[in-house]
Amino acid sequence: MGEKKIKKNKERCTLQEILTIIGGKWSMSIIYALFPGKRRFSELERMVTGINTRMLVKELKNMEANGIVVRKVFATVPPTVEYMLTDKGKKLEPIIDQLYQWGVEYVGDGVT
Amino acid sequence: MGEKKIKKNKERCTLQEILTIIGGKWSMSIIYALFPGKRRFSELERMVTGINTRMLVKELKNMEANGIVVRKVFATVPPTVEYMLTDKGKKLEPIIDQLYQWGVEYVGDGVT
DNA sequence: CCGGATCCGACCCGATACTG
DNA sequence: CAGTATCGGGTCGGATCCGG
Repeated sequence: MGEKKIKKNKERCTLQEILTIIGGKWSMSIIYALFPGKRRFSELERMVTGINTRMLVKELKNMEANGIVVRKVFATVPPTVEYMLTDKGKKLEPIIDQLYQWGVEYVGDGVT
Repeated sequence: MGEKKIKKNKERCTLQEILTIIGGKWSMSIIYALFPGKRRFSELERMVTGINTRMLVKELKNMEANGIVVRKVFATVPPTVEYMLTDKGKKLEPIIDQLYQWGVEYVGDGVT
């Protein structure tokens, strides 16, 4: 379990690899919801409109594995879990923001 | 054929919609290959490593429908087709570039 | 040279029900 | 509250053959 592929060559990185990390249907929306700060699981479930439990869990796990979010568990009587972005994840903020701005500017209309 | 849904409300634009446009496996790589200027079909097929004909055609059509690229046909004896980015498509350059830089910086390693 | 058409497997994603 | 388990459909993407 503590075994992960350790690759130290940073040179081989394709756009496709990046998209497998944050190109999913929900990834960016979740990251977006985490920009202001930490969120609980149920908060995210409410904020990311249309997502269901399974997908949220799956995406969060994936992001954790990719070092984009951190998961923090509190041993309270009703279980509490918080998620927040890592530095790596926070660096995506300007990018996602610009992407969103691009979309707002041109949506469904390409001929002026 | 000249009938498309005309939506004039620019306010409803989600990240998911944007990703359906440029979130495919090959979209960004193709756009990336088109940054320097216009390219012929076979050029793209060579530049975008791993793609096959069907996918390239499909993506290019999609991008054309979304106003990201323009298709120019020359009635030469061996058929010639050129593709180039529209202004809308060119605006993606800084975004894709930053995304790529992000990927280069952290690839497969999230714990510093 | 450029692309259409078809077949087909793989994976993504959604709904629901259940557990600690 | 925060997940896990299972089922099933729909879409994505790859190989290959065919046509202008």
